[in-house]
Amino acid sequence: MIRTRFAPSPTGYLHIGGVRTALFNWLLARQSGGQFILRIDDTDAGRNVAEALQPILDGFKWLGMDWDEGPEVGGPHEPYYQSQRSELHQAAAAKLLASGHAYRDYASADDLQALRTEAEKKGERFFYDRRFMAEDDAAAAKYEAEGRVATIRLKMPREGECVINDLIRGEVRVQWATEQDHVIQRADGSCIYHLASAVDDHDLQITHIVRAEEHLPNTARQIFILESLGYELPQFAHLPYVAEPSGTAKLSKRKLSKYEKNKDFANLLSHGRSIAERCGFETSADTFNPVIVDFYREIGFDADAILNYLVLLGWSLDGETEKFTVDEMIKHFSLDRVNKAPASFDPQKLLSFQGDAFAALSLETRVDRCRPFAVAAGFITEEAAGQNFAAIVDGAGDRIKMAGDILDFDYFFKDDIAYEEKAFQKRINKPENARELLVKLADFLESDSSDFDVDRSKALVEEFCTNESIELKDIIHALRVATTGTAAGFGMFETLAILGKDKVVARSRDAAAKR
RNA sequence: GGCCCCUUCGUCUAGCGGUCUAGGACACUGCCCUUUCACGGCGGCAACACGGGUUCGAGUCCCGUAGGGGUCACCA
Repeated sequence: MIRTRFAPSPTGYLHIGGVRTALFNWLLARQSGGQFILRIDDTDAGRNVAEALQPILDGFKWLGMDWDEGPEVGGPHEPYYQSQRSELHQAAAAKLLASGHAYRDYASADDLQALRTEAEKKGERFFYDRRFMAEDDAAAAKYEAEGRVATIRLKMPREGECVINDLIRGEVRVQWATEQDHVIQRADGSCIYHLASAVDDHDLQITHIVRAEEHLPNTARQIFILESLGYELPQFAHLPYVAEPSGTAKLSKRKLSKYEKNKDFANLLSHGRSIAERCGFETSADTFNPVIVDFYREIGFDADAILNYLVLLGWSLDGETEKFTVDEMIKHFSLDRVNKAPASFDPQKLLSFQGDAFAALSLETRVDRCRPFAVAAGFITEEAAGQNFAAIVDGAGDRIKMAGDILDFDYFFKDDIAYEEKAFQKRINKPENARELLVKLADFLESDSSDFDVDRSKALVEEFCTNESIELKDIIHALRVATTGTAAGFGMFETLAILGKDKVVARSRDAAAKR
């Protein structure tokens, strides 16, 4: 039985790269009927763990990645908060100490700092020389009499090599002698991540540790811990990290200002911001940006589109197939087709996937997705969203790439429309007879008493053109600007029918009167 | 700097010694469709980092070089 885990620390947000790592873990578990565990690595976290965890859990729920054990659902290996497992970690540290794989060390922070400075001065790299190691109780007592407090350090082998069998990278060899005697237990008795993580992974019976490659350099150390404790080794798979847009460095939440210089990233962000602002959502938070998964949820992305895009960041089925449902991902995913090189995050491709995913949804679903945005923007009320609203979503078709794009069609909902300056100049001001035609058309439409639907509005405008000896294009552009305020939109007659004759007539006259 | 990892179009990738004058997708772009925009259709531009081997034959295997990146805490 495959058991995988994702172990976030409660930071208050879900990073897009983290989602990719979690996705691969989740896929691996789901495809084999295995289990996916969420463990919270809050060893060093501050007080508001619950608060900082919630956005992460919400993110998982939204994305549809369910966990078999962890927060909220519990499980047979409780607790799933690392901070609550400290007894286990301390017992492991004691065991390592007893077996001689670790030692008590009495170097103070100042001592260490001095040693580092010294090494630096000589142009050497710092390598702890066990100077304050207590070989036995007598030595320990002596140090303690001086008021020193012990940390516990790993006693790493000084010869030989560690061979990591990585499912993605193959054999990775590391000389033991290059490994430091890492601290595993602090002077205050609490344990360090490497120890805690290794112990917890074993205790939770994790079979496959799938994580980002920044953990690769730590792996030898963890293998040493696991082996010294007599534990069986899990399988390791180190994923390439997700790189920044048009770059090769690791994608980081801290380098936003740099990414904003990337045109595509900046466009996505400002597009999202404009949707959120019109809905009255908070956009100043530093979590409102395309590196954080919340951003996408807030502006109406599809969870499946994000998953589809992310699964292709470092993995492929065959180089041809790109669109996967979640079930297909589960069926086809495999670690041996994961790439070794980092994949850079491409906002444009994500957007393209999202557009396709949204277009594939039924009209009913698209209406349901768009409605909350129109409500939040004050365009409609929950109750009033009837036929007309569905017709707008339908008419807009694939012009809506994400649910929040419904806000682009604000002219259907507002009483006063704003004219785009350029469009107004070109289609109403510049043509000599545009105003005259608009007024005439308004009169003509008004004189007709039949139902004003798509077909009827088309027939009427065409008849008008015949009467005036003009072509459709001679009036339609002016009519569009007059009725919508913009030069671009969907089918003119669908637009007119949704607006209704009264508004079309009134807006035509308004536009003609405006200077 | 030490250790480790990586290297095919701008980007995501296919390629597991001959079928590669290197395929697909996004982006860009030309034409067509068209009441605008979007969609769609048909084209186009564009890559094996470099140098040595091995081999009849190398994008594919080996070794170097260069470049990029990760990591080096009593953080996770």
